Amino acid sequence: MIKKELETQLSQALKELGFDNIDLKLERPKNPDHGDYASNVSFQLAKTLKKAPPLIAEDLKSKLKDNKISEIVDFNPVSGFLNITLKPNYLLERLQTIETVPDFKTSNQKILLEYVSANPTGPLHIGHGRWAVLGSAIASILKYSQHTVLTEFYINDAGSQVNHFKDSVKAAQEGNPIPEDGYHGAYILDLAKSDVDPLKKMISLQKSTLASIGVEFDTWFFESLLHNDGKVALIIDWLSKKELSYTKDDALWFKSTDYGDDKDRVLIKSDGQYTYFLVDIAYHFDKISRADLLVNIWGADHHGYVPRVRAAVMSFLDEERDISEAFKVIIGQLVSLVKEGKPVKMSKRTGEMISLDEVVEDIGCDATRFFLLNKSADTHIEFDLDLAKKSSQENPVYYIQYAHARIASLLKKSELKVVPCPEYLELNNYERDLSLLLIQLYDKVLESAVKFSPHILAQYLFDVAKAFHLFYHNCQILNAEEPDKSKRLFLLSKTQFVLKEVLSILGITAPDSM
RNA sequence: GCGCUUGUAGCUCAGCUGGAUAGAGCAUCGGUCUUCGGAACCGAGGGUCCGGGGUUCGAAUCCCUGCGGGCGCACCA
Repeated sequence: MIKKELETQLSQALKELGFDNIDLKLERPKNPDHGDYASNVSFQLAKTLKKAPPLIAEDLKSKLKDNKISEIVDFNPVSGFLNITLKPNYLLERLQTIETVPDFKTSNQKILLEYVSANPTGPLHIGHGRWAVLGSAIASILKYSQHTVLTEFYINDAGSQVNHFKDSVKAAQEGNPIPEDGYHGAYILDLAKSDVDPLKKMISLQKSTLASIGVEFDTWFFESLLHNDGKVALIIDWLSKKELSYTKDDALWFKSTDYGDDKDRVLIKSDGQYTYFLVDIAYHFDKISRADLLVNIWGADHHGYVPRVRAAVMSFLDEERDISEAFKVIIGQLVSLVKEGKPVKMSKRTGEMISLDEVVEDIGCDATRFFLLNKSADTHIEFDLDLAKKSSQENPVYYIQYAHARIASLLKKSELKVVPCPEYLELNNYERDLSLLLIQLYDKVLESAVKFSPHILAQYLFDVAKAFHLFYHNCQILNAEEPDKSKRLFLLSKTQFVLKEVLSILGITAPDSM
């Protein structure tokens, strides 16, 4: 990871100059004229040295001239910032080893990522698609950065919704009207025609929808298991032994206020029925026994539910364990649908919706994934199917894939089996810009892993593709003279590697031709 | 009413734990077209970063406050 390496080297160099205890953070300046990286040490030192930052920066530059770090970078102070420019030999050196994945591992913590977990009472829609794609990409990023991740889909196959669903199918089979509180979508009629168990059928349909968009889970966890294994009964027992529950108004309550919730929550209703929450506690109890960190991806419509589940998880933990290191909820903003310029209210109950299958069929897996991964989870997406279909050709994913295909074609034409490392160490602006982006690969992976944000990688892909197209447009490759030719073929192969690697992390294909 | 979240170009969105002149794509207008893949490249116009305070060397970013979206406030799941 290039940034960390530079930070280490620079702070070591500063230490040798007697500047200890500096919180050194490099950043990428917006203006490329300011260099590849910038440091604000001079501002930090200004107070103690009682000197103006620009003077400090100049001073540092001359003092660092003889330091080892000057073998790989040049310093260029501008208005107080100590700007850093990487030397071409260092850029090429880093590129040569880019295919070696660095050591990301910081702990042996086991992560259990739960996402989608849609009710098995109807087909998945585009909203589920967002969580599915997001979750699978996050899992992939975490795995790539050497975390131990288990992905899980929780199937609510035991609640009252499932009964309504079954009743609806049954009613349709018997030719009766579908109950008021049942499900009214057309898919109910399809299920009624089949003699397969509708619940099983629905689950397998969801599975295949997810597979069509490149989403798979390590485990499918059935809620009914918690009931049948007596795990719900166990949790009731456990809570009461820990004095975390009490009876009031004929109901059993959980003292969630002890752990920061607004109010206590009901576990068993006065009619003796379990609440969804109780079963969910049992589920999380089970999960925490299998992992160190639980990560859930939920839509913004469930955010109000977070404090009580967090309270439950907190009650499981030893005093000294920090809840934020054991339980995390990624809240994603909802996807709203627009059709013919008008908002569409989606409801599984009424059956009014656009299915994920429909979207994937129209737009394709790669384009759908990229569309959903391109944006940070906390932006509200407005999805216009007509527009998406129309503009799918202009989806940036094709721009990226095109770059990959172009490279594949060029490398094929070059008829070189192994592209050699160049000894020629000058880089023009196009080559340099591209190289600088490429060596940031693992910084970007790390950043997206830490923030659970695949969109950082999607954005990065676009930047790489853009730098490549620019490079391609301005530099002859196959027709170039040596040693430019070798150097550029080398750049080409490294670009291809980066594109392929990141596309694959995001679950998008990297075609050799298109 | 209370809570969470969001407000950046005409539209869709980036902008990292504060940094230097706020960026992309699309759309619009204009150019490159005997090219190693034109699904490409170049240029132009377009901004009160929702308003107002505060913190400081420095704020789109942090704090407070007002306004506007979205969502949530069950002995539903």
